[in-house]
Amino acid sequence: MNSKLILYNTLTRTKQEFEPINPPHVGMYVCGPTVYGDPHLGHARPAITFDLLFRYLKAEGYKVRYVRNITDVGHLEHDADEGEDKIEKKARLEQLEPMEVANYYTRRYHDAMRELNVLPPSIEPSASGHIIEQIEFTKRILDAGFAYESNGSIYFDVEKYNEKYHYGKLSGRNLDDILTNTRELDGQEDKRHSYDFALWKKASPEHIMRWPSPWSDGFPGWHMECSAMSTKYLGREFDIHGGGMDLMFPHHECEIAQSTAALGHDSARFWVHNNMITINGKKMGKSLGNFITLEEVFTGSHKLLAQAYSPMTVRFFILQAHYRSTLDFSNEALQAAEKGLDRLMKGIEALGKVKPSEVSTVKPSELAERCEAAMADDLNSPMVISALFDWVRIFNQLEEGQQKITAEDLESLRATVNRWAFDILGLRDEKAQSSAGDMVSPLVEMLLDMRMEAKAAKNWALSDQIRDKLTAIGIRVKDRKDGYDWEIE
RNA sequence: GGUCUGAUGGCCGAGUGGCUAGGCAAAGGUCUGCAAAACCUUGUACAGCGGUUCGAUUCCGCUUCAGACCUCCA
Repeated sequence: MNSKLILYNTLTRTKQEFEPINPPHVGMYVCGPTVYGDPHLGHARPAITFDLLFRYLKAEGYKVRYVRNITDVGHLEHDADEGEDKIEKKARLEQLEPMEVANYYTRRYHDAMRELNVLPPSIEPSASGHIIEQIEFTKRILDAGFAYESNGSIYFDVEKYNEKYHYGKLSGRNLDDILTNTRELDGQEDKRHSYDFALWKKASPEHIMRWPSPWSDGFPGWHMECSAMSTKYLGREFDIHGGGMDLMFPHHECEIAQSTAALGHDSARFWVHNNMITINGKKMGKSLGNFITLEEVFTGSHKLLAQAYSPMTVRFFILQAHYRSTLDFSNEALQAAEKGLDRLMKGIEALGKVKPSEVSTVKPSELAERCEAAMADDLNSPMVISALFDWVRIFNQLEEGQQKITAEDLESLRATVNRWAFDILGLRDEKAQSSAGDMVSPLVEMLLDMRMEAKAAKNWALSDQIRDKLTAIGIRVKDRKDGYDWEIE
C-alpha cells in the first residue's frame, strides 16, 4: 500500500482516491457472464480489467474478497422470445437440462479464463444457488414499501423510490427522460409504469425453470441476483462494484435502486466500468452477429481472423489500451500486439542472462516508480507497458554489456519486472514453456556446434545450409560474439 | 428523438496548457563472412472553425463525423 490509488468512479464521474471501508480488506463485486453461450472476445475485457485490479490490490497488500457471479437463470428475453428464460430456451433447443447447459458453458468460460491467465475470483456464486436470498431481498424491498405485487409477480415501484432517492443517479438520467424514452412492450400490463422492473416474475405454465415463493411459482427478476449476492458475501456496504459499461443502464441502475430500497443506503462505494471491444468500430454483440468467441481467436477459426492469436496476445492487446477506452479489434492491431509482447518477453529473457558488475549505470527504482505511478492513476496499464518497453532497451544493453549493473540492483530490477509484468499485468511467457526441455535442445545444439566448426573453417556454404534448414523448420539462430543463441518460432 | 462518450502521425494506442508515451510498420546507420537479433538515428500527429491565453493538441463554444446506452448484452 505504498501509493494512493485513484479510481474513476462512474457515480461521481470523477477520479477519486480509493480508500477501503475496512482496510486492509477490500470487497469487490463484478458482474460475470450469462452462461448460455461460448465466451467471446467481449467477455475478455471485463475479466482482464478486473483481474488487473484484483492483482494490483493484492500486490499492494490488500486482502481482497473478489466476488464474480455466474448468471444461470433469470434474464428474460423480450418480444422475440416472449419472456422465455434464456437458459431455458437454449435447453429446449438442444434437448438438454437447463443446468446441463449452464454448467457446460460455465466450464467453457473457466477454461477460457485460465488460458487468459485470469485468476479465479474468491467467490463465484450462481444465481440459481441463491434463490432464497433473492426472495428474502425482495421481501425487504416490499417491507420498505418500494415494491408491489401484481398477479403473482413483484415489481419495483420506481416512482415511489424516486420520491425519496434518485433513480438514475448512476446513468445520469432522470425519470422524465426514462418515461418518454422507454419502449412499451407486450406483456407489461401487470406493471404500473413501463419503467418499473420485475423483482420476482410468476412463471407461465410452460416455464420449467421455477421456484416456489410467497407470491407464485416463478423466478427472480433480471437485476436481483447481484443485489442479493453482493450483500450476502460483501455486506451492506462494500468498496468496488465493476462491470461492462453496457450494464450501467438499466442493470446497475436497478441494482442500486434495489439495494438502496432494501438497505436504506448506498451499498457500493466505487462503480467501475470497462469500455467495450469494437469490431470495425462497432460494438461486438449477439444482436449484430459479429462476435468472435475466444476459442475462435485462439485457433484462428473465424473468417475475420487472418491467423490464430494466443491467449497472451489477447491479454496484452487488451492491457495496451486503457480500460475506459473503446478498443477496436483488427488483425493489424493483434499482430502488432503479438510482436510487441514477443519483444517484451525476449527482453525479460535477456535480463535473466545479465551478469552483474561492480557499478550500476542504470537505476532500477526509476522503473518501479513509473509503473507504480501509472497504475495508481486509474489503472493506466498502457503507461506501465510503455515503461517496461523503455526498460527492455536497457535490458538488451545490459546483456550486450553496454550498460552495467550491480548484483544488488540486478536483483531488485528482476523483482520489479516480475512484479509488474507477471504478478500485476498477469502476463505469461508462452514460448518459454514450449521451447524448454525435451530432446530438441541437444539436437539443435549439436547442429549448431557443427555450424560453429564450419564457421571457424570459413565454410560459409555449410554454415548457411545448417542455419537455413533450421530456419525452415522454425528454429531461429542468432549468432553471438562468443557462440550462438536459438529459439523456436 | 433523448442521454452520454469520442475524433491523436501509415496502423494500434497513451498523455499533456509550454519540455509533445509506447508498440507495430517504414527509412538510414552500427555490428556481422552474409544474415537474424540487438543497439543508434529519423516522423513539424493531435477532425474543422472560432474564442480564452504570452502560449492550446490539451480549456470553452459551434460544425462535421463516429460510437455507446435508452431492449438481453461484457
